[in-house]
Amino acid sequence: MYFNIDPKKNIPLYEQIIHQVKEMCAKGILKPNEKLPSVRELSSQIVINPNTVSKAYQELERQGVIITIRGRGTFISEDFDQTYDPRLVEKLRQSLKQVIIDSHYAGISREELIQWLEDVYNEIRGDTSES
Amino acid sequence: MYFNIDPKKNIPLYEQIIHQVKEMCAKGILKPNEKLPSVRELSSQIVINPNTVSKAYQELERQGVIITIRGRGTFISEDFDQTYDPRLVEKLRQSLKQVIIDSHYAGISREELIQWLEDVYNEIRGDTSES
Amino acid sequence: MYFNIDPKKNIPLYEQIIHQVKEMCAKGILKPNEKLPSVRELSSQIVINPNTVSKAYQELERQGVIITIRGRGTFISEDFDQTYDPRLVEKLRQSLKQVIIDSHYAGISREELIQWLEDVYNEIRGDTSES
Amino acid sequence: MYFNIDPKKNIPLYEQIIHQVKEMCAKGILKPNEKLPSVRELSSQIVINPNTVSKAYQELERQGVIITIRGRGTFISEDFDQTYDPRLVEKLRQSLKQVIIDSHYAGISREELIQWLEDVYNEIRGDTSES
DNA sequence: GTGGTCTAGACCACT
DNA sequence: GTGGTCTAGACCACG
Repeated sequence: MYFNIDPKKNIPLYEQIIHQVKEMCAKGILKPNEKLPSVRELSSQIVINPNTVSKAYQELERQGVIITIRGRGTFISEDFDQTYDPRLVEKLRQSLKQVIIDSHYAGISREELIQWLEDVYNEIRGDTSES
Repeated sequence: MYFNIDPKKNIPLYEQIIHQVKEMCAKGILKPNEKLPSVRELSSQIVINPNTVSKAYQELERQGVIITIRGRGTFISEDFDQTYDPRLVEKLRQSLKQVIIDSHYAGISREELIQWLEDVYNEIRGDTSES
Repeated sequence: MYFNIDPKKNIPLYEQIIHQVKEMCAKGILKPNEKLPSVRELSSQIVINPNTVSKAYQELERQGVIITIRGRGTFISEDFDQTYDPRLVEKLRQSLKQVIIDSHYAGISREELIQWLEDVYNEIRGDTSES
Repeated sequence: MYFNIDPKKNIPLYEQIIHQVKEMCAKGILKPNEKLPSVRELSSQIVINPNTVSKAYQELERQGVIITIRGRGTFISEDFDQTYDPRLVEKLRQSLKQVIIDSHYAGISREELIQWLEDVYNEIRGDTSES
């Protein structure tokens, strides 16, 4: 399990961690009940302040992606428990629209974008299969 | 030409303006060479600090979406001049991936997401009568 | 609007702030759209680190109690938007049960407890009336 | 006598034990002078660190709920000896207030809350046949 | 060992 | 001016 954190990006460090954990879960690289590195471990591994890792973990727990057990560490959740928050859905719709429009301006065709989308879903589905 | 700016959203005001101008251009609501309201006009119209509007216009000009002619005002550009910046493309790919993963967690299906994508493209294509 | 924060209590400082803001909202001491003190203001007022206040405000925003507008400050939300989270409801049920049992052991009668409950609701209702 | 301990909950394990013992006593499932399992028995039964069970028992003894007789084991106390500690009472009042306010925000009505309260008291009274 | 809280102080983006 | 992020370093509760 390797993290690729880049402090030079505009996106906050703790969000980069959140994104990568969610991505690894979706792709099946991280399985349910699997243990994540401890806050201190990860923070020294990616050379970052422990508080920043902690913040990422807390947000991930709030989203239901991971659970932390006192004194034992943090683990990938077993259940997703999607609550279908309408505000979140609308937010995602807007985000998608913006990506599409910006892609349009960047000269990326509709077909190319759909290909990207398929690529992502193939990665998600390919490894999540319960073999 | 109506702007729908919401200071309550997390996205910065100046970005909201940028997004909406680009969206209106893509949809054909704003045509090439069309005049945009002046900074002062727009800032009083949407009750916002003029500096914020100015910042949005500057960024739009930098992106080549609009051009400012001193003493005459700002106008929609005629040509896009897409330079296919590989860094931008990669950034967009990452953004799309993130939206997909977050949607996945929000319980939105692949089909639903593709439908959203089609919806956006239909709006873009339907109104840009310059084919 | 006065805060009564006690570092000697076991309950974390940021939670004390959360509780008091919610209480003041429920009682109508804080009205919708009212501005809260800025992070720096409040932190110096109650002699606490700004980060701690910030954490409280962020959690309050996450709960939908307040909203923060970039560069302008934080305000009481207009809408509650209760989503009736079943996990939260169960948690509250458990908390109530525990308070009751502990009260039972502390020699507090059922009638006394109901009286307390009524007292709280009277404060909530009395001032929330839309006069 | 079955314990239902969940390490995933935020509440510390030793407190969960305390709560459950007190609840079982209040409901009459555990009678005065009844013997509790030994620290080792209980810790292996619920798969937990013995120190955690020990800590729970110590706190229960401090509260006067159980008594330990060296060489014979731990037993439920006969008498409660409620000392009406004003600090504890105030603490419970605050806890109740907070549960009510949080319930208010969670969309739980006053009637519902009172119903929950009655439910708990019915369980407590129904089984304590020592009247 | 684990994570959670808090402080002090810095820098940045937005308005 | 506003809040948001990050660091460094401390202390505590839990298991």
